[in-house]
Amino acid sequence: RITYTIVISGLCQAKKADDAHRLFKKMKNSGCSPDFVAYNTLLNGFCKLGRVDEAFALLKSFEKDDFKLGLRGFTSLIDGLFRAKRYDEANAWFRKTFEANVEPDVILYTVMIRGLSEAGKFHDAKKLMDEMNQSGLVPDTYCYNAVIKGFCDAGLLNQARSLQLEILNRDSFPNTCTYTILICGMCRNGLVVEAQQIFNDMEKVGCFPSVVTFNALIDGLCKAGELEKANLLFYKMEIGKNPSL
RNA sequence: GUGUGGCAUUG
Repeated sequence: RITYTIVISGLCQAKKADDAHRLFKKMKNSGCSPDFVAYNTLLNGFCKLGRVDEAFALLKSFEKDDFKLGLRGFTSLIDGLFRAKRYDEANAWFRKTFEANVEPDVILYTVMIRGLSEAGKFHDAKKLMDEMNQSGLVPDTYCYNAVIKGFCDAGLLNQARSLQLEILNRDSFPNTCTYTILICGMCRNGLVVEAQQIFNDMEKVGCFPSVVTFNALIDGLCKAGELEKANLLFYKMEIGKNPSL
């Protein structure tokens, strides 16, 4: 049974939810009854593609087999609803989480914060962050990144930066994504110089730019008309790929 | 003792 679940999980990660579903059926037909891990895995496979209606249909059938939605399942569904831009339903399901006596954790809060920020409901996102802190949960880097991105998208760059510094006080570390988010935010708000500075700073802290980071800054430089600098960066990127040089 | 949930760029 575990072997089935592992393969189902792999198919889901490869975004092959339909194949995963087929294998799931095969698993049942072969006399293996899925457990809650298998159920969660398949639900998440559909949710992360934004195919929430299919996920709900599955959930209904699972519940006939006595499956009870737990924290991870709620998280998947809510994440899926946000991906499908069904914001009201996402909020409703967040409330349902409490009604089911399931305590949200940092991951669920992060999903909510990211979703609300993307919907432009930045104030609601901030409220949730406070709520999370009050309930004693300690935000991790993923969570900070979601909030920082929210600040950036709202054009509140100073607050984004001060939050970046706050991470360190909390015994977490900004990672490559954190810096990419900031670089992108600076560029989009016309602060390309700042973006370059952040780019230079990150290496000093032992955080190395990824392809995504390079792309973000190169794109920003191009859009700001700094083509020479963009070219130089492109060149650096190529060198980085060939340590033998 | 193994399997399930959340981050970044352009397109």
